[in-house]
Amino acid sequence: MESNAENVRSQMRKGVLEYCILCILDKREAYASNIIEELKAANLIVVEGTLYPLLIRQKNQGLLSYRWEESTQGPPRKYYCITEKGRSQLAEMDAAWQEMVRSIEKLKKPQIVVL
Amino acid sequence: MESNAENVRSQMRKGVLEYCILCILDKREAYASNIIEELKAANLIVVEGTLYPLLIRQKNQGLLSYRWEESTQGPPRKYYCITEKGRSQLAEMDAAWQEMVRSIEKLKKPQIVVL
DNA sequence: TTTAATACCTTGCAATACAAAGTACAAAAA
DNA sequence: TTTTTGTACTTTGTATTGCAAGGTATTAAA
Repeated sequence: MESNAENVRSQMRKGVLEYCILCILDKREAYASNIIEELKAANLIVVEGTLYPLLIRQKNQGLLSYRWEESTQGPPRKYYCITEKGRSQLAEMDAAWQEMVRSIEKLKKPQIVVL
Repeated sequence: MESNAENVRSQMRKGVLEYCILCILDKREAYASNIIEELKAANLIVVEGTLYPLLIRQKNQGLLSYRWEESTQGPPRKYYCITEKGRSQLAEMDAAWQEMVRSIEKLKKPQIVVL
C-alpha cells in the first residue's frame, strides 16, 4: 500500500480511536494486546505508543476501569473493562458517529440548486 | 446540546475535515464562506480559524487551486477548486472512508468465539 | 470620516497519534 | 547461576491539527 494511502487512513483514524476502544470493551474486557488484535482484525492498525496513553486517559476520565491478572506466560496483564460512565459516553459516540456518516453522505449528494 | 456531546463530535471531525473539503469542491468551486455554509448544512460546524489554514495546506499540496473574484459587496473572494491531484486524493479518501465505516461495523458486531 | 459588513490570514494553545526507547517480569537457554 | 527471549506496560519527544481569539484589508453605507 502506498504511503499516501497510509497517511489518509492514519489521519481518518484520529478522533475515532476512543470510540473504537469503547466499542471493543463494550463486548468484553480485554488487555492491550487483545485490543490491538481486534483493531487489526478490523483493519485499524494501532501501535502500543498510541493505545496505552489512550487507555490511561479513558481510565482517568472514569470511562474504564481495570484489574490486574496473572499470566501463565509473562508479566501480569491489565484487563480493562467499560464503566457505566463509559457506556453512556459510548451511547453519545454512537450518535455522533451515525451523524457523521449521515453528514458525509449529505456532502456526497449533488447540490440542490433552486432556479 | 451538552458540552460533552460537542467535544465528542469535535473530536470525531478530526481527520475527516480534509475529506469533507474535497467532497464539497468536487461538486463545485467555492470560497470559504460557501464551504462553511455547506458544512453547517451537513451538521459539521467548522470555524474560519480551522478552515483557512486547511485550504492553504491543501493548496500547497497541489490538491486545490484558486482564483480571485470580485464581489459586489465586500472584498474579493478566493474561489477554490479541486485539481486532478485533488480528485485522485479524493478517490483514496473515499476508499479510506468506506473502509472506516466497515471497520466500525465490524467492531460493533458481537465477537465470534470458537469453542 | 466613521461604522458596519465581508473576507482573508495569523498566533498561541491544547490535544493526540506515533516512533522510539525504556522498564519490569517470567520462563527458557546457556 | 547468568543470560537471553518473549511479553507487557510506560514514557519521551515530535509533528500535526482543530480552534479561540485577534488582526488586516476592502467596500459601501451612515
